[in-house]
This record gives sequence, structure tokens and C-alpha cells, in this order.
Amino acid sequence: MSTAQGARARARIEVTAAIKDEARRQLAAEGAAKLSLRAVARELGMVSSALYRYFPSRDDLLTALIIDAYDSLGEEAESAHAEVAAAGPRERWITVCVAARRWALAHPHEYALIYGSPVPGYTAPQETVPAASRVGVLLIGVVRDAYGGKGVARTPLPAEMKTEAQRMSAELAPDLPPEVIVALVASWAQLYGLIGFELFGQFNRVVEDREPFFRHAVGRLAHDVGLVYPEQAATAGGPPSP
Amino acid sequence: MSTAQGARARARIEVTAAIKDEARRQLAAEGAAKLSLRAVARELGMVSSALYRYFPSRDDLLTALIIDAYDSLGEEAESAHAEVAAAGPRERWITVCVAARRWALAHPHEYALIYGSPVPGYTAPQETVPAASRVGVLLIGVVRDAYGGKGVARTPLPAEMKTEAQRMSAELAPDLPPEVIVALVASWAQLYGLIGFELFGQFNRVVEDREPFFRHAVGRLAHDVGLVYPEQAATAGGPPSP
DNA sequence: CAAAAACGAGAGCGCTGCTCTTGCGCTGGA
DNA sequence: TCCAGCGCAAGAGCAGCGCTCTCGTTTTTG
Repeated sequence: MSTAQGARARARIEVTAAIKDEARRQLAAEGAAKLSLRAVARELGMVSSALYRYFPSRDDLLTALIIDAYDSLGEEAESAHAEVAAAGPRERWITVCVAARRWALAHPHEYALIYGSPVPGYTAPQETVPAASRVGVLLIGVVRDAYGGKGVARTPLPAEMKTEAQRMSAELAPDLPPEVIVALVASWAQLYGLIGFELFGQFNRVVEDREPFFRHAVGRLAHDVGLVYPEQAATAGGPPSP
Repeated sequence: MSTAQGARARARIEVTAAIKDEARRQLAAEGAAKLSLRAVARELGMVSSALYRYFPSRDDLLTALIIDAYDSLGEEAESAHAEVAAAGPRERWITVCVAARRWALAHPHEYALIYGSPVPGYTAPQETVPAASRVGVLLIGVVRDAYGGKGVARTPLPAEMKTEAQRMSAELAPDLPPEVIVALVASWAQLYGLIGFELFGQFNRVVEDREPFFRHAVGRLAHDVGLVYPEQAATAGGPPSP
């Protein structure tokens, strides 16, 4: 058996986790740029050079934090989705989006690490991909369920997009029509535009009451990908207002 | 007269500009995090402490670059818009969006500086606001022209958004209906979501042929704010495809 | 013309990421 | 069971960073 290798291996795992924890603490407190290997080592009572036995460079430590952040976000979105799994697709879509926003507001520096400008001169390595796509996979699933074979007709694509749309469809979800995939990917990017603008201060003095605004906006995104209201026509009846 | 103060003042202006130019060069080459005061001074043949006579800190230099970047983006968008000033609002909208994307792709690090995660621990000072709002003002203008008093009915707002929508409308464009302002602000944020995802590599292996995708997506944004096609119904006629 | 302000140069402080060497203790194979 | 070898912590050190302070010199100003 390869588990329980020995005290040595177990200690290594524990120290590695302790480093990541302390690093995450500093990341949350001060942001990625002020995250310092020396400070992490200092806080853990070890000398800075010892830390390089666990992470060969600062970038490698950041990469580990990035993967964890993607996973944390994905988990939040998935568990929020699980709680409304029985609801209609539109509500499930909005729930996932709201969960993503909630996570971002709770972990601004980690959000900045993964969806803001990548840390200077740094390009995300391949091993982040699976963790990074969890929210996307969730959104695809919601739309897939909504379309259950019916293939609701959507906004037709311009001619010069047809082949690319078919490639995207084949790559991401062959069972969904290309128009839907295109709308889905665009909505996916736009979701993070909404979150980023709020988080990075672009909405200051522009949008004040942000949660209803966000819900409304992602509701329109849901509509864009073809997720309609539970009761199709009951959308025009709002209470009167001056 | 206060102009032509003397050789001293003129020299100061020139040196300040030279510092900004060299800093911009390093920013474009290596990104904001690798921008070093000492390296800028070195390249200019001065000692690093002398540079502090012109910019009291690294953040102040970055702030100057941020304002310049906003202005550069705003100028690109405005001149692109000027060239299609006579066209329909939908085409003008798309033109402005395409110009913003083009600028972002040409100046990725400057884009990251203003729309990515703000440089660690850094909050944009108030003096960046006018430069930052140039693209937004442009988009508002396009929509305003399209609505020329007619007030096309749009998606009704949920009850809990009415007061906020009215506040936003009063603040940004009192002559436009609140529903339109809400859609406009959301589209504004979503536009930068599309650009950011492409620029920061989130579209890698997802969207390959990006320009048509972008045009299509911002076309839908135009639709969201109520800008319709020139010939209202001629949208469904695409060439056949397998 | 003299006082004052602006400026360039240099030294220095404390911090960073990272490397290299040294010595200790656990661990796996003979 | 022994012991060679590897993993590990520690320390010193290097080059770079932002920033401060001092000290002559030059320019502007009253």
C-alpha cells in the first residue's frame, strides 16, 4: 500500500498545508502582490530558505493558491446549485451566478488572483484547467437540462460564425445547438464582467444597490441563453411606481 | 503671462514626460508589477532618488499611467465613433465596442492596469474619474441618440429595482428611461467581461475565432439596450450550412 | 544681490526572491 | 542491524527593490 508512507511523508503534507494556509491568510489580508515568502516562513517559525523545499518558487505557491481558489469557488457554486436542483433552470442559473458573486465578494483578493489581471508576467499553467472550469460546467449542465432534446430556436448566428460555433459546440457540449453554446460562452464572460466591475470599484457612484442589479442582469443573461420564466408570460405585472 | 515660465519649468515638463514615456515602455514590455522606478531612472541616466522629485512614489507614477491609459482608450473609441457618426445607432455601438477591444489587444498591460485587478493594495484616486468615463459617456450618447424622445419600451424592471434605477437614471442620463440605463450599465460591464476573458486567456481552447464572436456578442448587447437592426426584420436570412 | 526654492547625486535602511553550503536526523536496502 | 544516502532546517549571502536623508550646486524669486 502506498498510503501512510510514514512520519516523513505525513509531516511534509502537513507543512505544505500550513504554508498554503498562512499564504492564503496573507493573500486575503493584503493581496497577491504583498504575499511574501519570507513573511510566510517567518509566521510559521521557519527560515525562508526552508520553504523552498515545499514550493520551488513564489509563482508555484501562487499557482497552488489559484487552483485552491478555483476549487473553492466551484464548490460554493456547486453546493448552491445542489440546494435548488429541483427548481426551474432559470432559478438554478441565477442561483449559480449569485453564488459566484457571493464568493467573489467574500474572497476579493482570491477572485482578483484568478479573474483579474494575471499576476505579472505570469501565465496560468495547464493544471489549473480542471478546477477553473467547474462553474462553466455547472452552467452548461443547467442549460442542457433546460433544453432536454427540444432544441428551442434561438437568435440565428451570422454566417461568419457558423463554423466556429460548431467547433465550440463540438468541444464543449455536442448535444447543445451551436447558437446556444455561443450565447452561453458570452454570458459566462459577461457574468465575470458584472462581478469584476463591482469588485474592482468600477460601479462606485454608479450602482449603489448592487444585489438586485446583479440579479436582474444575470436574469437577462439567463434569458439570452434561452432560459425563460417558469410561467412564461407572467413577466409584465409589476406593482405600480411613480 | 504664466506661460513660458523659464527653462526650469520647461525642463521639468520634459523630464516628467520622459519618465512617463520610459515607464510606459516598461509597462508595455513587462507589466505593471515589473515596472521599477530604479530601472526607469537607470534607463534615463539619472539616479533613482532624483526621480522622486517628479513622482513622490511608485503609486503616483502608476496613477499617471492609469489616467493616460484611460485617455488613450477613450480617444481610440471616440475617433472610431467619429468615423461612423452618420451611421445607425447599432452600428455605432458595435464600432465603439470593437474599438475598445482593439485598444485592449494592442495595449494588454495598460488594459490590465485599468480594468484588471487594481494593483495590489491600490485604490484609484478621484482624479482618474473623468478619463475613466469617456467610453461610458460615448455609449450613453449612442443610446440617447437612438431614443430621441421616443422612449421605446424595454424589459420592465422588478419592483425592488425601481428606486435604484431611478437614482441611476438621474445620476447618469436623466433624459433616458430607467430600464434603459440599467441595461446600459450592465452591458457596459459585460463588454469588459468579454474583453477581459479574451485578453487574460480565459477563452483559450474555448473561443478560437474571436473577432466574429466578439462582434456577435456586442451585437446582442446592443439589442439589450434597445438598439435594433437597421432593417428591422432582415435578420433571419443566413446562407445555408450543414 | 541675497535668500529661498528646486534639483542631482550619493549613501544607506529594510525589505524582497532566490541560491549555496553546512550539518543533523530519519529511512530504506544490504 | 547497520549505515549510506536522502530529506530537511538553518544560516549567510547576492542582487534587486521602494524610499529617505543629506549635501553641494544651480536656478528662480523677492
